[in-house]
Amino acid sequence: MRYALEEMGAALKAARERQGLSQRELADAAGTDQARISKIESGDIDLRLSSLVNLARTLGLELVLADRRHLPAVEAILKERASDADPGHRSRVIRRIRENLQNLQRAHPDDRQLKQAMNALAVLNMARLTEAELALLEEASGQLSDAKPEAMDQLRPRLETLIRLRNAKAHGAPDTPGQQPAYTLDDDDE
Amino acid sequence: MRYALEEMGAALKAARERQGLSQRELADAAGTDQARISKIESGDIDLRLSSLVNLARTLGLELVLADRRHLPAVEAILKERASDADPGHRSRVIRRIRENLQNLQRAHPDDRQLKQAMNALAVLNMARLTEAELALLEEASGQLSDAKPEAMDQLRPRLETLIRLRNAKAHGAPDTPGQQPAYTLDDDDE
DNA sequence: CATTTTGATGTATTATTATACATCGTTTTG
DNA sequence: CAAAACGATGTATAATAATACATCAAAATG
Repeated sequence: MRYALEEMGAALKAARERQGLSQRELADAAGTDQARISKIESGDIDLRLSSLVNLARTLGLELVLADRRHLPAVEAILKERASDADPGHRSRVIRRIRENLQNLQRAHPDDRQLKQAMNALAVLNMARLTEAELALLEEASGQLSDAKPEAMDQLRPRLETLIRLRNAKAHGAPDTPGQQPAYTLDDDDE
Repeated sequence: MRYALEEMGAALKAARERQGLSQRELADAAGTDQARISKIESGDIDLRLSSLVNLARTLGLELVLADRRHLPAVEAILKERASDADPGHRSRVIRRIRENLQNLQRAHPDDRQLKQAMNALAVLNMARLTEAELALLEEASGQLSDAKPEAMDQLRPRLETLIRLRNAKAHGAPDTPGQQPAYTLDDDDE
């Protein structure tokens, strides 16, 4: 089990150094002594959960229990620190597009392509979107947002984008069947 | 520090129950005994990091140290995906159904409901499915699998299941009888 | 160069987990 | 209803973290 201890120790050490703290400073803040921090960081000590949580929190960290299947996603977020993968973001983009489309529909209630685009949007709303796909949607949204209902013909390429994306996702790739997390933390121990 | 222990215990308990394991089974798998699992789950024990990691891993979980600033994003992902079915499993189920439907289509190339069901499947293939929804699909699959193309009428309820599930997911509400769906895929895709 | 800071290592005592069993009351199941 | 499974609780002993100090070599600082 030594491996896990060393990993955790290294992570704590990295966090401490990122904040420019010395072992002594951290020890004082966490209510322990420098010797202990040193041993923990090198994996010499198999500390207790309460100690770990306490130490992590003084470093502004939290312990999260994540399903191994979702680990790549979690790590992606932590690395990128930008919330491009933020699900809330996607919702907002889609909601904004929907409002634009509804607006257009009031001026063109019988436009067939507009109806198609609405359908496409409903489907995309429940799909898994990659960042690239979301970016595509955002671009479309930007050009729809300041659209005048009279300029409908200039907007058609945007509507086509929505429909094409929907079709691509629905029929195209069968959704990455063997998408297993390549993550293997363990060259197992003991 | 009691709070952190209870939280962790509750999380471990939830994970164990999600997998349908008893305390004894988990104990055996993790190399300890049932009494200990009970104490850990209730937060009675301030276990050591190595024990925690070992236990978590036998449950398919990993311990992640996350910056508190990114915690909301991380938790959003984990929560959003908590109910997701295993992607590999899902794509197997869907593939099997697709094969069944294609088989039926050879005997009934012009059946409209069959076409609708194919469309529904395509949409479901890119949707996030919960375990419960996947179970529904599996049941449908079972009844389709040994279907004779001649007994088409007996299969219609299964096709309806697919279509209803697609509609339910597309606009959140279970479809009410006689109501016109907000959109229909079949009229706009080539 | 002398001083301070930093991180690693060691020691002794105390508190608590780890381990292995033993019950025991409550569901679940046959 | 009877048996089995389940989860909670308790009790020993051995192992080890928690705590508090004490050095000490190397790097950083003046």
